[in-house]
Amino acid sequence: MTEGTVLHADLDAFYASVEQRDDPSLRGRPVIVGGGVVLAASYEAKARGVRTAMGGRQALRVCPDAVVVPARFSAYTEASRAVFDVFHDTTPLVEGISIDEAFLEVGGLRRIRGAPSTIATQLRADVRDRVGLPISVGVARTKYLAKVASAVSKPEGMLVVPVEQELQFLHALPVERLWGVGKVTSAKLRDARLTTVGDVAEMFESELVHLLGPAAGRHLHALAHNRDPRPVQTGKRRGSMGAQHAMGRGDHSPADLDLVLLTLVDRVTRRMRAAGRTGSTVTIRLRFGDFTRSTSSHTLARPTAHTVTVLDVARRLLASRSGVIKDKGITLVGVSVGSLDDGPAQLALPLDVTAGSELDDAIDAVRDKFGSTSLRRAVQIGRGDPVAAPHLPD
DNA sequence: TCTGGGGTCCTAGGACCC
DNA sequence: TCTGGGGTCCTAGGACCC
Repeated sequence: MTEGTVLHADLDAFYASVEQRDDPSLRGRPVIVGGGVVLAASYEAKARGVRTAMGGRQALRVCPDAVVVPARFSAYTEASRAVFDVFHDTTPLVEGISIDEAFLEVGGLRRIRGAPSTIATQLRADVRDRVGLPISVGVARTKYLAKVASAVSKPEGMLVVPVEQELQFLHALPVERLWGVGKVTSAKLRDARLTTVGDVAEMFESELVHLLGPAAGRHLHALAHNRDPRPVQTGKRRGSMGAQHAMGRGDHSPADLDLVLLTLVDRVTRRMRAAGRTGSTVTIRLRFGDFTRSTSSHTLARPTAHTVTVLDVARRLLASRSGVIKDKGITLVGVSVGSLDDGPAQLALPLDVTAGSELDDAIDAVRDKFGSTSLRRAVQIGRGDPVAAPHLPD
C-alpha cells in the first residue's frame, strides 16, 4: 500500500472542546456554545441532534438538558495558536484554512519523521498532550481527499486513504461530501438522480457544466475523479476584511444605525492598519426584517485604511438603501473592505503585542504578512525585536 | 427552523476601451 | 451612418465554507 503525503488536521467541535477542556464540569455533557444560534456543539449535543448554525431555541427543544455557554473568542484564538505551533513543529509546509483546520505536507519528512501515517498519529498525540484538545487527521494523496478522510474519521479519529483505494473510497460517498456542494447544488444533483460521488464521476464534464455552470461543473468533475493538483500552499493572504452585527427585529433609529456602522468601520479599519494593509472596495451588507439580503459596494480611486474615508462611503451606501430599511426594518449590518493590496513591504506590527487586546491585531498582522507558516516565528520577532509600524493617517 | 460572524469564489450585465 | 469582437473593471447577487 502506498500512502499519500497530505495531512488534513481538523479540531473536533472546536469551540465546545475548548469549553470542556477549561471547565471539567462540562466534560461528558451536551454543551452548546453561543445563544441566538449554535456556534458549536459538543459531540454529546450532536448525538442528540444539535447542529451548528441551528437556532438556539430549536437546539434546546431537541436537547433540553444542554449546557449553553457564551462564546469566548479570545480563548479560541489562543488555542488555535497553540495548535498551529504544533503543526509548525511537525512540518514547515502548513496551509491554514480556518481557525481550526489546516493542510500539512509531510512528503519530505520520511527519513527524519517516518511515514505520513506515523506522523499523523504523532500529531494527534502532540495536540492532545500539549493543547489538551481532540483532533482528527486524514491522510491522502490530494488535499481534497485528505479533507474528506478527516471528516469521515470523526470524532477524534484518523483515516489513511491508500493510493490504490482512492476511487473506491471516494465513489461510495454521498455527493454532499464533495467540497463545494451545499444545499442548492445538492438538490440539483439529486434532481438529476446523482446521489453518490460515483454517479457524478460517470457523467461527462460537459453534462455537469450544463447542469451547474462552467466553474462548478468542471470543479466537481475533477473532484469526483480525485483530480486535485493544488499543492499545500503557505503564505496565503486574505483578500478582504469585514465586520458585521446582527440586531433584533425591533425598531432601530437612524442614529442607532449610524452608531453601529461607525463601530464596524472603526473595527475593520483598525484591524487593517494593524495588519499594515489598505483596500479600495467598500461593501456594506444588509439583512432586512424579512431576512432577505442585499449588498452594495463602491470602489475608491485609491486604496485606504482611513476610518473617516471608509465611513463616508459606508454612510452613502447605507443611505441609498434607506427606503428599503424603512419599509422592512433591518436585522444585520456588515461592512467589509476588499481588493486588499499587499501593503508596505516592511513589517507593520504594533510595538507592544503583549498587551491583551492588541494580541489579536498582532496575530492578524503576522498572518497577513507571512501567512500562517511563519506565524510563530514572526510573533517572536515582534515580541523581541519590535519594528515600527509605518504611519497611516487616521 | 427563525436565524452569528467571519470569509472565498463565481456569474452576469453594463460601462468603457481598442 | 452604422457597425464586430474581444478584453477589463465595476456592481449586485448568490452559493458555499467554517
